[in-house]
Amino acid sequence: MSGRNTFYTTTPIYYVNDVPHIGHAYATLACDVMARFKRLDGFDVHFLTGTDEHGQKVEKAADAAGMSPQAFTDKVSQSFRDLVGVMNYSPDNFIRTTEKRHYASCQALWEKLVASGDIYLGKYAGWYSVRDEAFYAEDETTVGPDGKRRAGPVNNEVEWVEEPSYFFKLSAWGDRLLEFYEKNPRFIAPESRRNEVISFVKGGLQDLSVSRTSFSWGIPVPGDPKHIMYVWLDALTNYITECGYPDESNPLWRFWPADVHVVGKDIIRFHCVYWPAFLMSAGLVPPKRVFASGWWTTEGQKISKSLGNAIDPVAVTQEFGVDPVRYFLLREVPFGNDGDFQRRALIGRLNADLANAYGNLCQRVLSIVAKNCGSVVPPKGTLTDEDNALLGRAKGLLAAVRAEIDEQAFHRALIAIWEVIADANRYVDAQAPWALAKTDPVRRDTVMWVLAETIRRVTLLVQPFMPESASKILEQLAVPQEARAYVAFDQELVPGAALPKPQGVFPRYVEPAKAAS
RNA sequence: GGGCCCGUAGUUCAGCGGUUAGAACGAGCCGCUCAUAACGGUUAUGUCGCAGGUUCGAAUCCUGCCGGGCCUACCA
Repeated sequence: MSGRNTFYTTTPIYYVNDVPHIGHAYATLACDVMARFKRLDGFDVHFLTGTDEHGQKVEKAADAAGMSPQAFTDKVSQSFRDLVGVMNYSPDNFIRTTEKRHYASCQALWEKLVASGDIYLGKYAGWYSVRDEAFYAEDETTVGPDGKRRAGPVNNEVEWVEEPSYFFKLSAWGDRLLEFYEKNPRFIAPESRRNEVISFVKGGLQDLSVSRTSFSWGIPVPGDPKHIMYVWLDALTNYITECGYPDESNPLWRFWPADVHVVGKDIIRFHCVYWPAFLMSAGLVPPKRVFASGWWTTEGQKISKSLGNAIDPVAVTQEFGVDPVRYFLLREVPFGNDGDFQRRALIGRLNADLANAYGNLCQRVLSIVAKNCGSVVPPKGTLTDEDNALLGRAKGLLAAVRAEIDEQAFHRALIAIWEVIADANRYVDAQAPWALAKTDPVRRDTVMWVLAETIRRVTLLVQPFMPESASKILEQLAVPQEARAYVAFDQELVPGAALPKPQGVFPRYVEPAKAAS
Protein backbone atom coordinates (compact mmCIF):
# COMPACT_ATOMS: atom_id res chain seq x y z
CA MET A 1 0.00 0.00 0.00
CA SER A 2 0.91 3.61 0.09
CA GLY A 3 3.38 4.41 2.77
CA ARG A 4 1.58 7.61 3.61
CA ASN A 5 -0.31 8.20 6.81
CA THR A 6 -3.93 7.27 6.56
CA PHE A 7 -6.90 9.32 7.69
CA TYR A 8 -10.40 7.88 7.86
CA THR A 9 -13.38 10.00 8.80
CA THR A 10 -17.06 9.17 8.79
CA THR A 11 -20.37 10.94 9.12
CA PRO A 12 -23.29 9.34 10.88
CA ILE A 13 -25.21 7.31 8.38
CA TYR A 14 -28.48 9.14 8.08
CA TYR A 15 -31.74 7.43 8.84
CA VAL A 16 -33.98 7.54 5.83
CA ASN A 17 -37.17 8.59 7.57
CA ASP A 18 -36.33 12.27 7.30
CA VAL A 19 -35.39 14.74 4.59
CA PRO A 20 -31.96 16.33 4.89
CA HIS A 21 -31.77 19.59 6.81
CA ILE A 22 -28.98 21.82 8.00
CA GLY A 23 -28.11 19.48 10.87
CA HIS A 24 -27.26 16.68 8.46
CA ALA A 25 -25.39 19.12 6.27
CA TYR A 26 -23.35 20.28 9.24
CA ALA A 27 -21.92 16.95 10.40
CA THR A 28 -20.96 16.00 6.88
CA LEU A 29 -19.41 19.41 6.33
CA ALA A 30 -17.08 18.92 9.28
CA CYS A 31 -15.91 15.61 7.84
CA ASP A 32 -15.54 17.15 4.42
CA VAL A 33 -13.28 19.91 5.69
CA MET A 34 -11.12 17.42 7.57
CA ALA A 35 -10.94 15.13 4.56
CA ARG A 36 -10.02 17.94 2.19
CA PHE A 37 -7.46 19.33 4.58
CA LYS A 38 -5.82 15.96 5.14
CA ARG A 39 -5.68 15.21 1.42
CA LEU A 40 -3.96 18.54 0.82
CA ASP A 41 -1.68 17.79 3.73
CA GLY A 42 -0.47 14.59 2.12
CA PHE A 43 -2.56 12.00 3.93
CA ASP A 44 -4.07 8.92 2.39
CA VAL A 45 -7.70 9.82 3.11
CA HIS A 46 -10.96 7.96 3.17
CA PHE A 47 -14.17 9.88 3.81
CA LEU A 48 -17.41 7.94 4.19
CA THR A 49 -21.02 9.00 4.42
CA GLY A 50 -24.24 7.17 3.69
CA THR A 51 -27.67 6.10 4.83
CA ASP A 52 -29.08 3.79 7.47
CA GLU A 53 -32.00 2.04 5.86
CA HIS A 54 -33.31 -0.73 8.07
CA GLY A 55 -35.76 -0.94 10.91
CA GLN A 56 -39.37 -0.98 11.76
CA LYS A 57 -39.94 2.69 11.05
CA VAL A 58 -38.70 2.37 7.51
CA GLU A 59 -40.72 -0.77 6.99
CA LYS A 60 -43.86 1.03 8.10
CA ALA A 61 -43.14 4.23 6.21
CA ALA A 62 -42.62 2.21 3.05
CA ASP A 63 -45.86 0.36 3.65
CA ALA A 64 -47.70 3.62 4.16
CA ALA A 65 -46.24 4.95 0.92
CA GLY A 66 -47.39 1.80 -0.85
CA MET A 67 -43.82 0.93 -1.78
CA SER A 68 -41.50 -1.92 -1.09
CA PRO A 69 -38.92 -1.07 1.57
CA GLN A 70 -36.19 -1.27 -1.01
CA ALA A 71 -37.91 1.10 -3.44
CA PHE A 72 -38.71 3.44 -0.58
CA THR A 73 -35.14 3.56 0.72
CA ASP A 74 -33.78 3.97 -2.79
CA LYS A 75 -35.86 7.09 -3.07
CA VAL A 76 -35.07 8.65 0.30
CA SER A 77 -31.43 7.69 0.22
CA GLN A 78 -31.13 9.66 -2.99
CA SER A 79 -32.03 12.91 -1.25
CA PHE A 80 -29.04 12.45 1.03
CA ARG A 81 -26.84 11.60 -1.90
CA ASP A 82 -28.00 14.79 -3.57
CA LEU A 83 -26.84 16.77 -0.56
CA VAL A 84 -23.29 15.80 -1.49
CA GLY A 85 -23.59 17.87 -4.64
CA VAL A 86 -25.53 20.68 -3.01
CA MET A 87 -22.92 21.24 -0.32
CA ASN A 88 -19.94 20.29 -2.46
CA TYR A 89 -18.80 17.40 -0.27
CA SER A 90 -16.00 15.10 -1.34
CA PRO A 91 -16.82 11.68 0.11
CA ASP A 92 -14.88 8.72 -1.19
CA ASN A 93 -17.97 6.61 -0.91
CA PHE A 94 -21.63 6.71 -0.02
CA ILE A 95 -22.60 3.55 1.82
CA ARG A 96 -26.05 2.07 2.24
CA THR A 97 -26.88 -0.51 4.87
CA THR A 98 -28.97 -2.34 2.29
CA GLU A 99 -25.87 -3.31 0.33
CA LYS A 100 -25.07 -7.03 0.11
CA ARG A 101 -21.54 -6.60 1.40
CA HIS A 102 -22.97 -4.96 4.51
CA TYR A 103 -25.14 -8.00 5.26
CA ALA A 104 -22.05 -10.15 5.05
CA SER A 105 -20.10 -7.81 7.25
CA CYS A 106 -22.78 -7.62 9.96
CA GLN A 107 -23.26 -11.35 9.98
CA ALA A 108 -19.53 -11.90 10.26
CA LEU A 109 -19.34 -9.49 13.17
CA TRP A 110 -22.28 -11.24 14.81
CA GLU A 111 -20.52 -14.56 14.57
CA LYS A 112 -17.44 -13.07 16.18
CA LEU A 113 -19.53 -11.82 19.08
CA VAL A 114 -21.05 -15.27 19.44
CA ALA A 115 -17.59 -16.85 19.37
CA SER A 116 -16.49 -14.48 22.12
CA GLY A 117 -19.37 -15.68 24.25
CA ASP A 118 -20.96 -12.26 24.40
CA ILE A 119 -24.24 -13.21 22.72
CA TYR A 120 -26.96 -15.28 24.36
CA LEU A 121 -30.61 -15.98 23.66
CA GLY A 122 -32.98 -14.52 26.22
CA LYS A 123 -36.33 -12.88 26.40
CA TYR A 124 -37.01 -9.23 25.93
CA ALA A 125 -39.91 -8.07 28.01
CA GLY A 126 -41.33 -4.70 28.77
CA TRP A 127 -44.16 -2.26 28.55
CA TYR A 128 -44.70 -1.58 24.88
CA SER A 129 -46.67 1.22 23.33
CA VAL A 130 -47.95 0.30 19.92
CA ARG A 131 -48.62 3.96 19.08
CA ASP A 132 -45.11 5.07 20.04
CA GLU A 133 -43.47 1.86 18.83
CA ALA A 134 -41.38 2.00 21.94
CA PHE A 135 -40.73 0.12 25.12
CA TYR A 136 -40.89 1.93 28.42
CA ALA A 137 -39.31 1.13 31.74
CA GLU A 138 -41.72 0.29 34.52
CA ASP A 139 -41.02 3.57 36.31
CA GLU A 140 -41.83 5.53 33.17
CA THR A 141 -45.36 4.16 33.18
CA THR A 142 -48.33 5.18 35.25
CA VAL A 143 -51.57 3.37 35.99
CA GLY A 144 -54.59 5.58 35.51
CA PRO A 145 -57.90 5.49 37.39
CA ASP A 146 -59.29 3.26 34.63
CA GLY A 147 -56.70 0.66 35.57
CA LYS A 148 -54.87 1.08 32.29
CA ARG A 149 -51.13 1.57 32.21
CA ARG A 150 -49.82 4.41 30.11
CA ALA A 151 -46.51 5.98 29.20
CA GLY A 152 -44.76 8.22 26.78
CA PRO A 153 -45.01 11.84 25.68
CA VAL A 154 -48.72 11.66 24.93
CA ASN A 155 -49.51 9.00 27.50
CA ASN A 156 -50.42 6.19 25.17
CA GLU A 157 -51.59 2.88 26.53
CA VAL A 158 -48.90 0.25 26.96
CA GLU A 159 -49.09 -3.51 27.09
CA TRP A 160 -46.76 -6.12 28.51
CA VAL A 161 -44.89 -7.74 25.66
CA GLU A 162 -42.41 -10.55 25.74
CA GLU A 163 -40.41 -11.69 22.79
CA PRO A 164 -37.37 -13.89 22.42
CA SER A 165 -34.29 -11.85 21.79
CA TYR A 166 -30.57 -12.23 21.57
CA PHE A 167 -28.62 -10.19 24.05
CA PHE A 168 -25.15 -8.75 24.03
CA LYS A 169 -23.39 -9.02 27.40
CA LEU A 170 -22.77 -5.34 27.71
CA SER A 171 -22.89 -5.63 31.49
CA ALA A 172 -19.55 -7.42 31.35
CA TRP A 173 -17.87 -4.56 29.50
CA GLY A 174 -18.20 -1.64 31.91
CA ASP A 175 -14.73 -1.89 33.44
CA ARG A 176 -13.03 -2.50 30.14
CA LEU A 177 -14.80 0.50 28.64
CA LEU A 178 -13.80 2.73 31.54
CA GLU A 179 -10.24 1.55 31.20
CA PHE A 180 -10.39 2.28 27.49
CA TYR A 181 -11.66 5.84 28.11
CA GLU A 182 -8.96 6.31 30.71
CA LYS A 183 -6.20 5.24 28.34
CA ASN A 184 -7.62 7.15 25.39
CA PRO A 185 -8.53 10.58 26.70
CA ARG A 186 -9.08 11.84 23.14
CA PHE A 187 -11.66 9.15 22.38
CA ILE A 188 -14.70 11.29 23.19
CA ALA A 189 -14.98 14.98 22.45
CA PRO A 190 -15.99 17.52 23.49
CA GLU A 191 -15.12 17.12 27.14
CA SER A 192 -18.64 17.45 28.48
CA ARG A 193 -19.79 14.51 26.35
CA ARG A 194 -16.92 12.47 27.66
CA ASN A 195 -18.09 13.20 31.20
CA GLU A 196 -21.61 12.16 30.31
CA VAL A 197 -20.53 8.89 28.78
CA ILE A 198 -18.24 8.02 31.67
CA SER A 199 -20.92 8.73 34.20
CA PHE A 200 -23.36 6.66 32.19
CA VAL A 201 -21.01 3.69 32.15
CA LYS A 202 -20.11 4.09 35.80
CA GLY A 203 -23.81 3.91 36.57
CA GLY A 204 -23.71 0.27 35.48
CA LEU A 205 -24.52 -1.31 32.14
CA GLN A 206 -27.33 -3.69 31.34
CA ASP A 207 -27.18 -6.29 28.66
CA LEU A 208 -28.36 -5.05 25.33
CA SER A 209 -31.12 -6.62 23.33
CA VAL A 210 -29.64 -6.99 19.88
CA SER A 211 -32.32 -8.76 17.88
CA ARG A 212 -36.00 -8.31 17.16
CA THR A 213 -38.66 -10.61 15.84
CA SER A 214 -41.34 -7.97 15.43
CA PHE A 215 -40.36 -6.89 11.94
CA SER A 216 -38.39 -8.27 9.03
CA TRP A 217 -36.78 -5.28 7.27
CA GLY A 218 -33.23 -5.77 8.38
CA ILE A 219 -30.36 -8.17 8.55
CA PRO A 220 -31.20 -11.70 9.69
CA VAL A 221 -29.29 -13.22 12.55
CA PRO A 222 -27.04 -16.01 11.23
CA GLY A 223 -28.61 -19.37 11.90
CA ASP A 224 -31.84 -17.89 13.29
CA PRO A 225 -33.38 -15.78 10.54
CA LYS A 226 -36.63 -15.08 12.45
CA HIS A 227 -34.45 -12.66 14.36
CA ILE A 228 -33.47 -9.38 12.78
CA MET A 229 -30.40 -7.62 14.10
CA TYR A 230 -30.87 -4.60 16.28
CA VAL A 231 -30.66 -1.61 13.98
CA TRP A 232 -27.78 -0.03 15.82
CA LEU A 233 -25.61 -3.10 15.60
CA ASP A 234 -26.38 -3.06 11.90
CA ALA A 235 -25.84 0.68 11.48
CA LEU A 236 -22.57 1.00 13.40
CA THR A 237 -21.03 -1.84 11.47
CA ASN A 238 -21.13 0.25 8.28
CA TYR A 239 -17.87 1.86 9.32
CA ILE A 240 -15.99 -1.42 9.02
CA THR A 241 -18.05 -2.80 6.16
CA GLU A 242 -16.56 0.03 4.16
CA CYS A 243 -13.06 -1.16 4.97
CA GLY A 244 -13.86 -4.63 3.70
CA TYR A 245 -14.73 -6.42 6.93
CA PRO A 246 -14.35 -9.30 7.53
CA ASP A 247 -11.69 -9.42 4.83
CA GLU A 248 -8.75 -7.79 6.50
CA SER A 249 -6.70 -8.22 3.36
CA ASN A 250 -8.96 -5.73 1.61
CA PRO A 251 -6.87 -2.71 0.60
CA LEU A 252 -9.30 -0.43 2.41
CA TRP A 253 -8.69 -2.25 5.68
CA ARG A 254 -5.67 0.01 6.11
CA PHE A 255 -8.08 2.75 7.17
CA TRP A 256 -9.31 0.97 10.28
CA PRO A 257 -9.42 2.19 13.03
CA ALA A 258 -11.20 5.35 11.94
CA ASP A 259 -9.58 8.60 12.97
CA VAL A 260 -12.78 10.53 13.63
CA HIS A 261 -16.43 9.51 13.69
CA VAL A 262 -18.45 12.71 13.63
CA VAL A 263 -21.86 12.12 15.20
CA GLY A 264 -24.76 14.16 16.51
CA LYS A 265 -24.79 14.55 20.25
CA ASP A 266 -27.94 12.43 20.44
CA ILE A 267 -26.16 9.29 19.29
CA ILE A 268 -23.01 9.62 21.33
CA ARG A 269 -23.88 6.65 23.50
CA PHE A 270 -24.21 4.27 20.61
CA HIS A 271 -20.81 5.30 19.32
CA CYS A 272 -18.96 5.60 22.60
CA VAL A 273 -20.39 2.70 24.59
CA TYR A 274 -21.92 0.04 22.36
CA TRP A 275 -19.61 0.41 19.40
CA PRO A 276 -16.27 0.04 21.19
CA ALA A 277 -17.74 -2.84 23.21
CA PHE A 278 -18.84 -4.65 20.03
CA LEU A 279 -15.48 -4.06 18.41
CA MET A 280 -13.40 -5.16 21.36
CA SER A 281 -15.55 -8.23 21.74
CA ALA A 282 -14.88 -9.04 18.09
CA GLY A 283 -11.17 -8.54 18.63
CA LEU A 284 -11.05 -5.28 16.70
CA VAL A 285 -9.61 -1.93 17.66
CA PRO A 286 -12.13 0.82 18.48
CA PRO A 287 -12.04 4.09 16.54
CA LYS A 288 -9.59 6.73 17.68
CA ARG A 289 -12.08 9.48 18.28
CA VAL A 290 -15.76 10.23 18.33
CA PHE A 291 -16.72 13.88 18.09
CA ALA A 292 -20.26 14.92 18.98
CA SER A 293 -21.55 17.93 17.14
CA GLY A 294 -24.31 20.13 18.53
CA TRP A 295 -27.75 21.05 17.29
CA TRP A 296 -28.84 23.97 15.18
CA THR A 297 -31.83 26.04 16.09
CA THR A 298 -33.43 28.47 13.67
CA GLU A 299 -33.69 32.11 14.74
CA GLY A 300 -33.70 30.99 18.36
CA GLN A 301 -36.30 28.29 17.92
CA LYS A 302 -35.98 24.55 18.02
CA ILE A 303 -36.31 22.91 14.66
CA SER A 304 -39.63 21.17 14.56
CA LYS A 305 -41.74 19.61 11.91
CA SER A 306 -44.85 21.41 13.05
CA LEU A 307 -43.17 24.81 12.77
CA GLY A 308 -41.66 23.81 9.46
CA ASN A 309 -38.63 25.90 10.33
CA ALA A 310 -35.90 23.47 9.34
CA ILE A 311 -33.28 25.15 7.19
CA ASP A 312 -33.23 23.54 3.78
CA PRO A 313 -29.65 23.32 2.51
CA VAL A 314 -30.81 23.58 -1.09
CA ALA A 315 -32.66 26.84 -0.50
CA VAL A 316 -29.94 28.54 1.59
CA THR A 317 -27.14 27.63 -0.76
CA GLN A 318 -29.17 28.85 -3.70
CA GLU A 319 -29.70 32.17 -2.03
CA PHE A 320 -26.25 32.76 -0.52
CA GLY A 321 -23.92 30.41 -2.33
CA VAL A 322 -22.42 27.15 -1.14
CA ASP A 323 -19.15 28.53 0.16
CA PRO A 324 -20.61 31.32 2.29
CA VAL A 325 -22.93 28.79 3.92
CA ARG A 326 -20.04 26.39 4.55
CA TYR A 327 -18.04 29.24 6.03
CA PHE A 328 -20.87 30.46 8.21
CA LEU A 329 -21.65 27.03 9.67
CA LEU A 330 -18.08 26.43 10.76
CA ARG A 331 -17.13 29.96 11.74
CA GLU A 332 -20.18 31.07 13.66
CA VAL A 333 -20.22 28.36 16.30
CA PRO A 334 -17.44 26.39 17.98
CA PHE A 335 -17.77 22.83 16.73
CA GLY A 336 -19.42 20.79 19.47
CA ASN A 337 -21.64 23.64 20.68
CA ASP A 338 -25.22 24.18 19.72
CA GLY A 339 -25.75 26.91 17.18
CA ASP A 340 -28.48 29.26 16.15
CA PHE A 341 -29.00 29.74 12.44
CA GLN A 342 -29.79 33.41 12.08
CA ARG A 343 -30.22 34.88 8.67
CA ARG A 344 -28.86 38.20 9.91
CA ALA A 345 -25.73 36.55 11.30
CA LEU A 346 -25.16 34.70 8.03
CA ILE A 347 -25.41 37.93 6.06
CA GLY A 348 -23.11 39.61 8.57
CA ARG A 349 -20.45 36.94 8.12
CA LEU A 350 -20.83 36.97 4.37
CA ASN A 351 -20.39 40.72 4.12
CA ALA A 352 -17.91 41.43 6.90
CA ASP A 353 -15.61 38.41 6.66
CA LEU A 354 -15.95 37.29 3.07
CA ALA A 355 -16.84 40.29 0.92
CA ASN A 356 -15.13 43.05 2.88
CA ALA A 357 -12.13 41.49 4.54
CA TYR A 358 -11.09 38.65 2.26
CA GLY A 359 -12.77 39.27 -1.09
CA ASN A 360 -11.95 42.94 -1.11
CA LEU A 361 -8.36 42.26 -0.09
CA CYS A 362 -7.94 40.01 -3.11
CA GLN A 363 -9.66 42.50 -5.35
CA ARG A 364 -7.69 45.56 -4.25
CA VAL A 365 -4.39 43.73 -4.54
CA LEU A 366 -5.09 41.98 -7.81
CA SER A 367 -6.45 45.06 -9.49
CA ILE A 368 -3.35 47.08 -8.65
CA VAL A 369 -1.26 44.25 -10.02
CA ALA A 370 -3.40 44.09 -13.15
CA LYS A 371 -3.39 47.83 -13.75
CA ASN A 372 0.08 48.78 -12.65
CA CYS A 373 2.26 45.68 -12.73
CA GLY A 374 1.42 44.51 -16.23
CA SER A 375 -0.81 41.63 -15.10
CA VAL A 376 2.12 39.49 -14.04
CA VAL A 377 3.39 38.47 -10.62
CA PRO A 378 5.45 41.55 -9.74
CA PRO A 379 9.20 41.33 -9.10
CA LYS A 380 10.22 40.65 -5.53
CA GLY A 381 12.81 43.14 -4.39
CA THR A 382 14.52 43.55 -1.04
CA LEU A 383 12.22 42.67 1.84
CA THR A 384 11.75 45.01 4.77
CA ASP A 385 10.93 44.05 8.34
CA GLU A 386 7.28 44.83 7.67
CA ASP A 387 7.29 42.54 4.66
CA ASN A 388 8.88 39.74 6.61
CA ALA A 389 6.48 40.21 9.50
CA LEU A 390 3.45 39.72 7.29
CA LEU A 391 5.00 36.87 5.32
CA GLY A 392 6.04 35.23 8.57
CA ARG A 393 2.49 35.25 9.90
CA ALA A 394 1.22 33.77 6.65
CA LYS A 395 3.87 31.06 6.78
CA GLY A 396 2.95 30.16 10.34
CA LEU A 397 -0.63 29.56 9.36
CA LEU A 398 -0.19 26.02 8.10
CA ALA A 399 1.01 24.64 11.41
CA ALA A 400 -1.62 26.61 13.31
CA VAL A 401 -4.51 25.46 11.13
CA ARG A 402 -3.28 21.88 11.14
CA ALA A 403 -3.32 21.84 14.93
CA GLU A 404 -6.85 23.25 15.07
CA ILE A 405 -8.18 20.80 12.48
CA ASP A 406 -6.78 17.94 14.51
CA GLU A 407 -8.94 19.14 17.40
CA GLN A 408 -11.96 19.75 15.16
CA ALA A 409 -11.69 23.41 16.23
CA PHE A 410 -12.80 24.69 12.85
CA HIS A 411 -13.83 28.10 14.10
CA ARG A 412 -10.39 28.67 15.61
CA ALA A 413 -8.71 27.63 12.37
CA LEU A 414 -10.80 30.22 10.56
CA ILE A 415 -10.08 32.89 13.16
CA ALA A 416 -6.35 32.28 12.71
CA ILE A 417 -6.63 32.62 8.94
CA TRP A 418 -8.72 35.77 9.18
CA GLU A 419 -6.21 37.39 11.51
CA VAL A 420 -3.68 37.24 8.72
CA ILE A 421 -6.24 38.66 6.30
CA ALA A 422 -6.74 41.59 8.67
CA ASP A 423 -2.94 41.99 8.93
CA ALA A 424 -2.73 42.09 5.16
CA ASN A 425 -5.38 44.80 4.92
CA ARG A 426 -3.50 46.87 7.51
CA TYR A 427 -0.31 46.32 5.56
CA VAL A 428 -1.89 47.62 2.36
CA ASP A 429 -2.89 50.82 4.10
CA ALA A 430 0.47 51.23 5.81
CA GLN A 431 2.44 50.66 2.61
CA ALA A 432 0.04 52.66 0.40
CA PRO A 433 1.18 51.14 -2.90
CA TRP A 434 -0.89 53.73 -4.82
CA ALA A 435 1.39 56.43 -3.41
CA LEU A 436 4.52 54.35 -4.07
CA ALA A 437 3.49 54.19 -7.71
CA LYS A 438 4.61 57.78 -8.06
CA THR A 439 7.64 57.75 -5.79
CA ASP A 440 9.11 54.28 -5.86
CA PRO A 441 7.61 51.78 -8.30
CA VAL A 442 10.25 49.19 -7.48
CA ARG A 443 9.22 49.20 -3.85
CA ARG A 444 5.58 49.16 -4.94
CA ASP A 445 6.24 45.98 -6.87
CA THR A 446 7.78 44.33 -3.85
CA VAL A 447 4.80 45.32 -1.72
CA MET A 448 2.46 43.83 -4.27
CA TRP A 449 4.49 40.65 -4.41
CA VAL A 450 4.32 40.32 -0.62
CA LEU A 451 0.56 40.77 -0.75
CA ALA A 452 0.01 38.34 -3.58
CA GLU A 453 2.18 35.80 -1.81
CA THR A 454 0.25 36.29 1.43
CA ILE A 455 -3.05 35.81 -0.38
CA ARG A 456 -1.65 32.63 -1.92
CA ARG A 457 -0.82 31.15 1.46
CA VAL A 458 -4.08 32.21 3.04
CA THR A 459 -6.06 30.84 0.14
CA LEU A 460 -4.28 27.49 0.20
CA LEU A 461 -5.61 27.13 3.72
CA VAL A 462 -9.09 28.35 2.79
CA GLN A 463 -9.40 25.52 0.24
CA PRO A 464 -10.85 22.87 2.58
CA PHE A 465 -13.50 25.27 3.86
CA MET A 466 -14.51 26.99 0.62
CA PRO A 467 -13.11 24.86 -2.20
CA GLU A 468 -14.75 26.60 -5.11
CA SER A 469 -13.97 30.16 -4.07
CA ALA A 470 -10.41 29.30 -3.10
CA SER A 471 -9.90 27.70 -6.46
CA LYS A 472 -11.07 30.85 -8.23
CA ILE A 473 -8.65 32.98 -6.25
CA LEU A 474 -5.76 30.60 -6.85
CA GLU A 475 -6.53 30.74 -10.56
CA GLN A 476 -6.27 34.50 -10.41
CA LEU A 477 -2.81 34.06 -8.86
CA ALA A 478 -1.94 31.51 -11.56
CA VAL A 479 -1.21 28.85 -8.94
CA PRO A 480 -1.37 25.60 -10.88
CA GLN A 481 -3.40 22.67 -9.57
CA GLU A 482 -0.27 20.73 -8.65
CA ALA A 483 0.99 23.58 -6.49
CA ARG A 484 -2.09 23.71 -4.28
CA ALA A 485 -1.29 20.92 -1.86
CA TYR A 486 0.58 21.77 1.31
CA VAL A 487 3.75 20.15 0.12
CA ALA A 488 3.94 23.26 -2.09
CA PHE A 489 3.05 25.66 0.72
CA ASP A 490 6.53 27.15 0.68
CA GLN A 491 6.71 27.29 -3.09
CA GLU A 492 6.51 31.06 -3.49
CA LEU A 493 4.94 32.93 -6.39
CA VAL A 494 7.36 33.33 -9.25
CA PRO A 495 7.71 36.92 -10.49
CA GLY A 496 6.81 37.33 -14.12
CA ALA A 497 4.07 34.69 -14.23
CA ALA A 498 1.14 35.97 -16.25
CA LEU A 499 -2.08 36.60 -14.32
CA PRO A 500 -5.65 36.54 -15.61
CA LYS A 501 -8.00 39.48 -15.23
CA PRO A 502 -9.13 39.72 -11.58
CA GLN A 503 -12.75 39.05 -10.75
CA GLY A 504 -14.64 39.44 -7.50
CA VAL A 505 -15.21 36.14 -5.75
CA PHE A 506 -17.41 37.12 -2.78
CA PRO A 507 -20.02 39.69 -3.79
CA ARG A 508 -21.64 41.63 -0.97
CA TYR A 509 -25.07 40.43 -0.11
CA VAL A 510 -27.63 43.18 -0.47
CA GLU A 511 -31.13 42.46 0.76
CA PRO A 512 -33.28 42.44 -2.38
CA ALA A 513 -35.76 45.31 -2.50
CA LYS A 514 -39.15 44.19 -1.32
CA ALA A 515 -41.50 43.69 -4.20
CA ALA A 516 -44.26 46.26 -4.30
CA SER A 517 -47.48 44.67 -3.18
C1' G B 1 -34.21 12.65 42.05
C1' G B 2 -28.74 11.87 40.34
C1' G B 3 -24.99 13.74 36.91
C1' C B 4 -22.70 17.15 33.18
C1' C B 5 -22.32 21.93 30.72
C1' C B 6 -23.42 27.12 30.48
C1' G B 7 -24.86 32.33 32.26
C1' U B 8 -18.88 38.20 30.71
C1' A B 9 -20.22 44.83 26.25
C1' G B 10 -26.46 45.61 21.68
C1' U B 11 -24.80 40.52 19.38
C1' U B 12 -21.35 36.16 19.09
C1' C B 13 -17.69 34.78 22.13
C1' A B 14 -12.36 34.86 24.56
C1' G B 15 -10.25 35.23 29.33
C1' C B 16 -10.57 30.35 34.00
C1' G B 17 -6.16 33.30 40.62
C1' G B 18 -2.56 38.68 39.77
C1' U B 19 -1.41 45.42 36.55
C1' U B 20 -7.07 50.21 34.48
C1' A B 21 -11.91 42.76 31.99
C1' G B 22 -10.54 41.63 25.96
C1' A B 23 -11.69 40.45 20.44
C1' A B 24 -14.90 40.47 16.37
C1' C B 25 -19.51 42.23 14.41
C1' G B 26 -22.76 46.36 15.01
C1' A B 27 -22.77 52.08 16.49
C1' G B 28 -20.18 57.24 16.57
C1' C B 29 -16.06 60.19 14.93
C1' C B 30 -11.49 60.86 11.86
C1' G B 31 -8.33 59.44 7.82
C1' C B 32 -7.41 57.17 3.02
C1' U B 33 -8.94 56.50 -2.09
C1' C B 34 -5.90 50.86 -4.58
C1' A B 35 -10.57 48.14 -3.82
C1' U B 36 -16.84 44.89 -3.67
C1' A B 37 -19.96 52.60 -0.34
C1' A B 38 -14.70 48.38 0.54
C1' C B 39 -9.76 49.54 3.97
C1' G B 40 -7.19 51.84 8.26
C1' G B 41 -7.25 54.71 12.90
C1' U B 42 -10.07 55.97 17.02
C1' U B 43 -14.18 56.46 20.76
C1' A B 44 -18.14 54.42 23.63
C1' U B 45 -20.72 50.88 26.23
C1' G B 46 -20.10 45.92 30.91
C1' U B 47 -22.66 46.21 39.29
C1' C B 48 -18.12 39.46 34.50
C1' G B 49 -26.47 35.84 36.69
C1' C B 50 -27.36 36.79 42.40
C1' A B 51 -25.57 36.09 47.54
C1' G B 52 -21.99 34.47 50.72
C1' G B 53 -17.00 32.31 51.58
C1' U B 54 -11.47 31.12 50.74
C1' U B 55 -7.25 34.44 49.48
C1' C B 56 -2.67 39.80 50.16
C1' G B 57 -5.66 39.49 45.56
C1' A B 58 -11.59 36.16 42.18
C1' A B 59 -14.94 36.94 36.09
C1' U B 60 -11.39 33.04 37.34
C1' C B 61 -11.48 28.51 43.34
C1' C B 62 -15.58 26.78 47.12
C1' U B 63 -20.92 26.80 48.87
C1' G B 64 -25.97 28.13 48.16
C1' C B 65 -29.66 30.28 45.09
C1' C B 66 -31.82 31.95 40.28
C1' G B 67 -32.01 31.16 34.92
C1' G B 68 -30.92 28.10 30.33
C1' G B 69 -29.40 23.48 28.00
C1' C B 70 -28.10 18.34 27.96
C1' C B 71 -27.52 13.03 29.79
C1' U B 72 -30.08 9.48 32.96
C1' A B 73 -30.16 2.87 27.62
C1' C B 74 -32.65 -0.81 24.05
C1' C B 75 -37.65 4.40 18.00
C1' A B 76 -33.40 5.72 15.36
